[in-house]
Amino acid sequence: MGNAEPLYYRIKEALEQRIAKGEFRRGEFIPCEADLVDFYKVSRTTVRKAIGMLVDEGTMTIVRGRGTIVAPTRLNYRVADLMSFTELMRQQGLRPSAIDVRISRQRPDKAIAERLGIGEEEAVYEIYRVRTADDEPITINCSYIPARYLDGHDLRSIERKQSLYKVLEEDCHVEIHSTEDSIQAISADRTRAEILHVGLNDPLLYIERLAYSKAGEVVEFSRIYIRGDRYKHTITLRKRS
Amino acid sequence: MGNAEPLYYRIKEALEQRIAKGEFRRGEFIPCEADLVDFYKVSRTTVRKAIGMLVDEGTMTIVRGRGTIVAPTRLNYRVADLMSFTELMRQQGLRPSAIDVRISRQRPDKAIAERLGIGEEEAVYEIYRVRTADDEPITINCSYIPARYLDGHDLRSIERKQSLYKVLEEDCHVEIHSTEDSIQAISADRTRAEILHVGLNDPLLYIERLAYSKAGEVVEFSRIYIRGDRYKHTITLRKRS
DNA sequence: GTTCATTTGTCCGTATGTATT
DNA sequence: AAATACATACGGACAAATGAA
Repeated sequence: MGNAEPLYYRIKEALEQRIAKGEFRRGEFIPCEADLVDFYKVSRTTVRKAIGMLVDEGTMTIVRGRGTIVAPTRLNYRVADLMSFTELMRQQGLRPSAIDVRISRQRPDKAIAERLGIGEEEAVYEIYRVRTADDEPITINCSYIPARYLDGHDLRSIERKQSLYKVLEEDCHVEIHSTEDSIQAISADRTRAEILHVGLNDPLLYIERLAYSKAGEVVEFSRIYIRGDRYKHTITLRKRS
Repeated sequence: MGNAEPLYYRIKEALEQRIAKGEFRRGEFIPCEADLVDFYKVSRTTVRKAIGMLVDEGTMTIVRGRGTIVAPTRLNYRVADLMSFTELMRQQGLRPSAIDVRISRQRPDKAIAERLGIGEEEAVYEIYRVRTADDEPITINCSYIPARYLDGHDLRSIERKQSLYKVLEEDCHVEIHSTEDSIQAISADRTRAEILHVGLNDPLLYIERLAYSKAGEVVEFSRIYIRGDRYKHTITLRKRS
């Protein structure tokens, strides 16, 4: 009977709640696996899967031979993973929006076709947006998406919904699974300085992003210019084990 | 006895080899789990663990109900995870080094004590380095590490070994498990412009980094200034599942 | 220095559920 | 509707690390 959430996931959430309620405190050991098995009446496999997720997310740390402890330091709140501009801004208490949205269907130039892994004859959509937070321009965003993902869908929802990834997922059934960002610092040229309300040659973050579907195909290539003075890009990296 | 590597890890490497040899091609399905169980004479648990690692690393993609495919696009080569400056430069075929290394033991100021999660009375080491690639200055790096991690160890090895994380791991037995980077674009002031051989007000990447031990304690806080024209910071993010 | 109890790591086999074709 | 393939879950066994007796 259809409890949608798997058991291990419910156990994981239960453990998170016990941390939130102060029953498990940072830096202290939680009950050993055997005790959790007894407590929740589940198998050790399930307990270990739940704990494994919490470890992956940086909430807990396992010390072999001793036990499992709640990580003493909370990582800077889950900016680790893929998060849209919209989500990021909201998390910081800002009101995200977009102005000057322009969408066109066109042939890609060679550089863009190559990044997307398609031929130059296959059409792409160019989605240009200036994005704002509390009505102040923050980023210039120019995305290229192979037309086959968007053809036949209502593109005006991009303006309404703001989050491109949300439109892709909900309307087009294409889920972005991972992204690859290449980050540089550059100087604002005249055009971009004007758009972003900064001075000529002021520093900008320049990001080239590739977004991949679950199946590993390149869904989006985008060039993003971000005001240096108003934005911090926070990223958590874990050592490969 | 004593094969140090666990079975699932050997299976994982075996699968990687079969990709490298062209037996499994990008975008194509690999044998189903049952067949791999037969082939390698191991349990399904073990096969799934091996595949799970490859999925986490972006090498493979699971499509439920259909099978497991080798990701069609190779992610930009494993810059996903935590990698030291030394490793990063070597990977790009450059010769990393460090000049002007200065190490001192001191009391932290309030900002630094707070980041490290220690009291202002607890001593820290300040490790200042200008790092080069092919003899060209690339970054200014100023790290703060609570003294208790380094006291009693030979700090000159930092100059020799170049990689601070390697010294921490091999000499001090402190392993860096994850880092949290906050990235901004800023303008070079006079001092930093001179050190990095760039013009005044040229764009720099500015990174504030916190490095955590396996136990979740802050081991290092560092401020890093990077030449914008010579460096791309590449990062892969995965969606939380 | 050794032994011992505790705790996590690895591995197996099996059964059943769910998504896709 | 049936076959295939991955997802979840159980329970048991032994290995390896740790800290304390």
